[in-house]
Amino acid sequence: MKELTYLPVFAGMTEKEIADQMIALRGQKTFEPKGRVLIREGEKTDRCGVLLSGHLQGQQINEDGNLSVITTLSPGMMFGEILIFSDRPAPVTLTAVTDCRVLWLGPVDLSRTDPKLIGNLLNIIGKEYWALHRKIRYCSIVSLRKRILAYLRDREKTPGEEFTVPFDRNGMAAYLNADRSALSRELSRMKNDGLLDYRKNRFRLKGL
Amino acid sequence: MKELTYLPVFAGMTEKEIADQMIALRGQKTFEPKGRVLIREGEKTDRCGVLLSGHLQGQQINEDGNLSVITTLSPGMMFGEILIFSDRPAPVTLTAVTDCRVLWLGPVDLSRTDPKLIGNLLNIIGKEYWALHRKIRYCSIVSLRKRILAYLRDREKTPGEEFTVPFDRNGMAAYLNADRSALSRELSRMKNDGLLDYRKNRFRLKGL
DNA sequence: TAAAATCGGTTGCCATGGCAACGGAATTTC
DNA sequence: GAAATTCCGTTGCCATGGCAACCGATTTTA
Repeated sequence: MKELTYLPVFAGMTEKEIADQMIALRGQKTFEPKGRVLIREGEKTDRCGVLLSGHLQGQQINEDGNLSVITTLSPGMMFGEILIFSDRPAPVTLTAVTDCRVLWLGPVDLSRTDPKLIGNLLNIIGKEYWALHRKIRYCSIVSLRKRILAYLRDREKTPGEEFTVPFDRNGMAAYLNADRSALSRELSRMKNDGLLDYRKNRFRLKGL
Repeated sequence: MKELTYLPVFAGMTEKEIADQMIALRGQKTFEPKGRVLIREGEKTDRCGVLLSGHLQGQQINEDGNLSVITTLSPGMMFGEILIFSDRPAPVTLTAVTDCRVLWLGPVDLSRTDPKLIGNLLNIIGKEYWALHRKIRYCSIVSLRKRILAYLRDREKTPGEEFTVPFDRNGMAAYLNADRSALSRELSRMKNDGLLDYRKNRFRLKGL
């Protein structure tokens, strides 16, 4: 129960308040093995979830059959929290890329929900909204090199320091809407041009 | 005041309830001339708005200097409703493409806001979220022709019938992340191949 | 520990589509 | 109603990057 205190959904709430909401929202922890699909694109759901441990990925498959990775979720993050308030089906398929533990919440009755929790939800929704816009911004950059740079610059916490990306090459390519080999090629060119260094998913941007 | 009754934000609310909320949320109608920027990318705001008449467009400019159109807003639609609950700055610049009338709302105090209105807001947010995902799906289609088709198919209400797109060519190209001339070229090719017919922003998809 | 599968880099080929430039039609402005 | 501006189609050029195919390294499975 203690671990819930640190979740963004419950931010600013006392243990008692959390416990109450856990009952009101029918909180339920589950184990989800690697590869399991938590939400399938096109399906409706009245529950949302909080990722307690492990990693999830939100994916779309377009008519080309191409996979596009929309988001990666790490512990503490939520999913489905927007869906449950609208009658729309899920826009992405959510898959466990590792074994996960998940806290499910819902259905939600707004008038019986703590305003603090609603505020937290709205905050989280705002974050996710931002993440989508960021992805769209990357999409709209035609030059692959610039696209990669825009993405890496956003990931870089402090200039010049090493950082990681939450993807393997395949995932990174899918997220940036690029071909994996093209991404590899461009990355080595960039390394060659002295723009950056990397090994696996660790990167460091160099100089101006 | 009557016109407010039909706004999605106030759906399911009585005139009395609406009037109350107009006060609580400091509702205020303004006129915004064509070209005016209502929200600028990167700025924070504590107000959101409802478009009463006219047209708005949400745009991003990426480091290439390329313009990308994220959304078009038509009367009844909202903007900024996600921002006001998070501390994040606006991800897009919102511009009036025609003269507009706008109803501004906010700042919003959640605990003093009608749950019905909150429900409506969440519903609207869900819609917008979907619109973003749709745009992302288009982005992820590499072939321009398929991208155009995916978009047009989504716009088509009933198969075989004529429909419009809410853009001029420039806007459509920006929305689909394509070059205007490339879009024109591909459209005429498609017309030539018997896939569709169009004149200006009126389209009709043909055959299978 | 062997076999299988995944992962990442490399390379050649070449179609796609960005870019620039032009021109005519339509719309707006004064 | 003339001038200016916007809008849209067309075309040539050619760099970018998708695609396929291959290989070695690393990781997973049995």
